[in-house]
Amino acid sequence: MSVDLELAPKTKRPAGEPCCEPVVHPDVGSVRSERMALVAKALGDPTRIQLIDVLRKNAGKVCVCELVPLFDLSQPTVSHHLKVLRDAGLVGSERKGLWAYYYVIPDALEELSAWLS
Amino acid sequence: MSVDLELAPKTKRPAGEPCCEPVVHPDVGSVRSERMALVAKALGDPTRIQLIDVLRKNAGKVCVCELVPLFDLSQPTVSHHLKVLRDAGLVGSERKGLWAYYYVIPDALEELSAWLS
DNA sequence: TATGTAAATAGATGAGTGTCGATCTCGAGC
DNA sequence: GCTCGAGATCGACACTCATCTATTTACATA
Repeated sequence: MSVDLELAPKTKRPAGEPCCEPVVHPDVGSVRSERMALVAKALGDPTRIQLIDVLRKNAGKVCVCELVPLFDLSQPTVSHHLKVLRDAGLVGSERKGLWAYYYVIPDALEELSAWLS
Repeated sequence: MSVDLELAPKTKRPAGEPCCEPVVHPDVGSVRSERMALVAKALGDPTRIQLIDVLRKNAGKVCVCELVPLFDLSQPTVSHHLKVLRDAGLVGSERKGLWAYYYVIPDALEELSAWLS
């Protein structure tokens, strides 16, 4: 096994100039990017965007029984979407007797909005 | 087949009060919610969040050959993520000889940020 | 023209997602 | 206790997605 004795520059730039300025490295694997991606992924469905919309426009807490008929989806499916939003910290829920009420947690939305700007 | 002659109220509220105030309906199936979801979905991956981060921190256009070694991913995979971002209108690209340069399109990010706030 | 290289595309694969019907949970009222 | 109903969970299914290796495309240089 021979060893490369010569450390000759293998850089063979087609043009004389380099392709670009050295880049600023990202915080690879950072907690922040993971968090932003998680929030964005939770918002990456039209139904969930609309759920957030309704919950925001109705300032208080909204009953699930009012949310379900707004969509052309089964009750379990709406329940699933609400769970995704809750797991991402975008909405909160509260049970009162038979009914469950959901509400937006503005901080989480604000967090992503801030990163985008 | 008999018909329900009596329109007696079937509402059997456990408590006397209704579960909640009538909700404001969402613009169901609106173009806007579709668009917001599409953008959010494109951002719903840590690698793509970091790509946006790098492209933003490097004000100009960044060569793909500089982007690839930043991640612990194969070149085709990084290329795929860039394509997803481009298809969503979040970044643009330009070829110069052998190299391809990508840059952020701020308007698209701003659009989602505005919706969130 | 032949060679080397940057980036995109193709194809495969395992994991994840949206949706449904069916079932379970648990509180309310008889 | 028994029944009813709101909402959550389960299990299944088709579809999408992130990733890889292999290949193709397009350009630059010799």
